[in-house]
Amino acid sequence: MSLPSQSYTRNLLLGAMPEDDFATLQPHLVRIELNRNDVLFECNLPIEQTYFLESGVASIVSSEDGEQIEVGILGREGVSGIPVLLGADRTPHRAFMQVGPSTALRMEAGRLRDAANASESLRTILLRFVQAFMVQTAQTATASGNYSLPERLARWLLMCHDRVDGDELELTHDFMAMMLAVRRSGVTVTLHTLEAAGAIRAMRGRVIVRDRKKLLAVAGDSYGRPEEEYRRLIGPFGKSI
Amino acid sequence: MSLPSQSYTRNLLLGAMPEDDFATLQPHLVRIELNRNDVLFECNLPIEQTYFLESGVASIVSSEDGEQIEVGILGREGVSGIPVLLGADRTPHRAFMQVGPSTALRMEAGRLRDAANASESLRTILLRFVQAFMVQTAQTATASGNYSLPERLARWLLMCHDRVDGDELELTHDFMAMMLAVRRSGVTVTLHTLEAAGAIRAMRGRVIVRDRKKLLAVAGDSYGRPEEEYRRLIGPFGKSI
DNA sequence: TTCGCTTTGTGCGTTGCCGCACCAAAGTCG
DNA sequence: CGACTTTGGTGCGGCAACGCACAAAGCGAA
Repeated sequence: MSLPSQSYTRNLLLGAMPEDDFATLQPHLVRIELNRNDVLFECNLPIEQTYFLESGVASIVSSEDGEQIEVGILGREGVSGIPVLLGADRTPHRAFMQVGPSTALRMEAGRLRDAANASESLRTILLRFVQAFMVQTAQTATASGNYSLPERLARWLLMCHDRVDGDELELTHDFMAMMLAVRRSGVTVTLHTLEAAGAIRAMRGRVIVRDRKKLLAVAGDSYGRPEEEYRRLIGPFGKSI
Repeated sequence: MSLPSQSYTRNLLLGAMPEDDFATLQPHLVRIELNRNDVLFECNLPIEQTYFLESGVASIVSSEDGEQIEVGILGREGVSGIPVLLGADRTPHRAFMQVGPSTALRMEAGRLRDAANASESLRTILLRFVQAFMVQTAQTATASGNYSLPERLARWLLMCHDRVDGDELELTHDFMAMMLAVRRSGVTVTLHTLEAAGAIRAMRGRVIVRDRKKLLAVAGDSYGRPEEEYRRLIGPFGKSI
């Protein structure tokens, strides 16, 4: 695999940091391929590696006696392994890839932590990402309490849409149900209404976003705040239309 | 007001940090009194001050068109103004005191940020607190999705109980309902069942914890993970029995 | 004491989602 | 090509919480 250069990486965080900082990280970055269900870090085990995603979407989940519920979603706007940046070597959550083949720049957790400690500017941008991610998690908390299935599903689809190229999301109803902690058949029914509204096209194992504006209308205020925070703190993100 | 010394402050974070770091902060700390509904920071406005609580409990809420829903709770185990530590000067949340008179050590946000940047050891402990708080927020997200009222209310009472002296919580049903984003009368009924079980004693504007073990039993796995994380990363916290 | 405000107690019809179960369709593999 | 697995479609009874409404009780002020 080629050595990644700042202008060529599609990771937004790497792209947004000062040249010097990227130069520090660059020798330690290895471009790798990730597949569906690949684990980025495991619940309560030492986080050895961090991943700057260049494509694809990861889910950070909290596992509740067998079941796992999503507390955050991560794509090329950030880096996995936030606990490492916060001085913890592990966390009671796990992270795994939710879609098929994608690429990422991998870096040893210890090296990233050291680099962040050594450079204030690097630290700043990484911690700003942490802030944006915290807002996302907080929004997930309020969404589960205040909005019902249609809003939450629309929100979730929008968050995935923001993080992929094109409009196709490879997702099964079952998976969405697990992430939202609802019943699978509830997802099926709600997807139908979204499809009837012309917002999406649902096919076996696949959801195609046809009208993002309509999805936004359904999601209402459940969507948008974390995305706004990211743009304010770091830079452009997500799909415009 | 007297100048606070490390051995005298009841803030756990200040107590847990290296002497040198406390010495750096100490000249900038002012001991103040906080009253119910005092605002620690306002939604989307610059965070000027940070507060190391010594008693009392604050709620960090996300306001959703008039309504506000709790995304986190803070007591003497931490410091308010996490976004400042993460390089943001504001955040789409607000924080206010949920109980009556309590004391805190106040510090200008900029000074705390500078001190954290200057000392790696100080930064480490502060960011570890951020990690623990993130886990709490994540837990709030999963709790709203996976547990019903009795569990969530028990969890919430336990979290307050951890942060006050004694067993009395000054809380109205209305307030709890708002924090949990449920109906007020739902809280009333659920408190009755907790009272019938002997877990609490409910009075006008007041809840007294009578049997913490029973509360723990009701809360089940919805309670405990963030508290465990705090103990692992920083030190003792909460009530033992 | 009386008034007025806050807080709590209680009931009732409605709703959103659950739990479960079963079948159909679409892919997979021998 | 046929058997199996995965995924999606649909229905039904049940329950937790909702929205709403109103009365009762606590408490301070006049």
